[in-house]
This record gives sequence, C-alpha cells and structure tokens, in this order.
Amino acid sequence: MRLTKKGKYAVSAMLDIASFEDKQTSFVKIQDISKRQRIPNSYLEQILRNLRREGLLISVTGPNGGYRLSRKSKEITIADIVMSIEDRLDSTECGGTADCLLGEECLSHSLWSQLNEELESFLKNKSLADVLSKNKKTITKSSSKENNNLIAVG
Amino acid sequence: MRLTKKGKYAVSAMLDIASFEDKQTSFVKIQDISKRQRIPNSYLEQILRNLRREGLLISVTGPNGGYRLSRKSKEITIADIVMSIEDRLDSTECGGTADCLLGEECLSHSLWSQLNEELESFLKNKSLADVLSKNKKTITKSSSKENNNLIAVG
DNA sequence: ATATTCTTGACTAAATTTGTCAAGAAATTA
DNA sequence: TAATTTCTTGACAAATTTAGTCAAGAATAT
Repeated sequence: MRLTKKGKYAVSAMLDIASFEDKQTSFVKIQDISKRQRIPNSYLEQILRNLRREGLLISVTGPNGGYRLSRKSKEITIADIVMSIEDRLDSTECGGTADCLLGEECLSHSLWSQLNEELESFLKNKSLADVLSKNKKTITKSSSKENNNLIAVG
Repeated sequence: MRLTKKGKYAVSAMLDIASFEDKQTSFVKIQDISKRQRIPNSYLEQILRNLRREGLLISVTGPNGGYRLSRKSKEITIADIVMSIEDRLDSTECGGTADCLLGEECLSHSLWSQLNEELESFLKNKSLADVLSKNKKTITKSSSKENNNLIAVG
C-alpha cells in the first residue's frame, strides 16, 4: 500500500477547488491552487490533468478559465480522487489473485486483502464535503460564525 | 502511508516462524524461511536483524540455531512487526504536528490523521495467531482435521 | 491580435526500495 | 582444537519510483 505526495496533493487541490463550490460561475486557476496549497505549479498541472481525465474536474481555457468540480462536493469521495492518482493502493503483492506464493495463497494474503477493504471503505465513506465541513467546524468554534469561507482560501 | 515489500516480507517471515511455535525446542533457520516464503536470503537477514533488535525475535547462532518468537504468537501484533520495519507508515506529511501548510493545519490534515488511526487500530488488533488461525480454518475446511501444520511449512 | 489559461508529452533528478556481499563472531560437535 | 553451521554487521549497488520541470501548443475572451 502506498499513498504518495501526489495523491495527497490531489486531495488538497480538490478540497481547495471544492471550497469555491458556491461561486458557481467562477473557475479556480492552477496558479492560485498552487500558491494556496504550496503545490509545485507544473506538478499540479500534471495532477489536475489526471483528475480531469477521470471525470472529476471540468476545465475551461482562456481568461477567467480554470477548474471546477464535475459533481457536487458531497458526491466526490476521497476514494474517487486517490484511486485516480495512485497506481499502487493495493496491499497485496499478487494484485488480489491469491497466487502470491508459487501459485498458492501466501500466509498473509487474507490479511492484506482485509486491509485493502478497510482502506477502501474508509476512503469511500468520506466526501470532499465531509472533510471540508469537519475543518470548518473546528475553525469556527474559536472564531466568527459569520465567515463561511475561512478555510485556506487566502 | 507506505507499506513496502520489506514490511510484508517481515510479516510473512514472522508468520512462518510462528507456525513452528509449538515445537518449543527448535529454532527456525533463515535459509528455510527464505525458501518457503520466497524471500531473498540476504534481504531476509537484514529484516530479521531488525525484528530481533526490536525484541520480537530471539536468535541462537551455530548448528541447530535460528530464530524463534520472543513472545507467544498471540501477543505479537502485525502492528508490532510493521512498525519495526517501516519508517513511513504515517500518512500525514507533517508527521502529526499539524503545521503542514505554512505552520498551520492543511486542509487534509485531519483526514490523514484519521486514516492513521484506522490503520493503526487495524494492525494492532491482529496478532500472528489470529492470522494463522484464520488461514488454518480455511485450509482445514476442505481437508483433514488431523493435520495441525498445513500452513506453508513444506 | 493579444493575453490568459489549460494541455500534452517527454524528460530529468532525487529519493527510496530492494537487494548483494564479504568478513566476522558465536555455538556445536567430533 | 578444528571444522561446520548459523547468525551479525556494515557498507555498497542496482533498480524502481516519485517528484518535479520544461517547452511548445491549443483554446478562449476581449
């Protein structure tokens, strides 16, 4: 199992974009995400490209262009994102085929399969909206209730 | 988060050794583990070395020497093993300090922290004995009940 | 036209993982 | 004591993966 910076950058970028969901009209620019989330610009290009191919983002070129979510933040899970980006989430060495050891199931196969399931269900049960709302709650608890957009958008 | 071959080899090796637990007197040899589990001999040396340093294994040199568990298989968890071997299980980039983004908590910090907890509790709740008994059940279901040592020991 | 912004593919550097190797030390047995 | 077996150690090297760059191009708005 392997969750890399790339995958985490992807999640951060998606959260950033999701935090502008209300402003339907506007698109979020790579450059801005890059600055806010401290993700190298050209690396981010590569990452957003992937997310778009997978249908999680919609993009528009030209002035005032950028990215927005293809679905509501409630309907995009962290699993959607991470599985678009990471090739090697699977914990088994055999890729699930259970022929790990000379064509037979190795001693730890079932263990890693279970781990896969746990991980997958964890990631599938968290939407972008879930993660954002959790953050918001934490922040507003100790600050003004009037500000709806405190979360790392500046 | 990162679970590598090395960590998985470690678990397989420990399961192998654990499967000889009953034979109190005998020690299991690197070479034998290497052959049975298809782990490169010299790499395995390095891994068992670590597990010994961490107090999970006891070793004896010389003829009839080898390794055995330092505690009962019931009392060694997969977490014990994996955390001995893997440096980078932590999913957060900040190492838990929550200063991921310019000294502040990043958008996804709580998400990865939670994932850490999930993973840790999963690994802590599984002992070597648990994993072995699960395998045994699966195997004996479709074969003789008399054989207590079916599990990849030959 | 010009400026803005995404798009693409190929490329590189750094880091990590996955091993290898050789010399040595400890224990057993003959 | 000598020979054999088996673990011990540290340094090294190859392969793979990750992380990131770059330049040329295409689309859109004004």
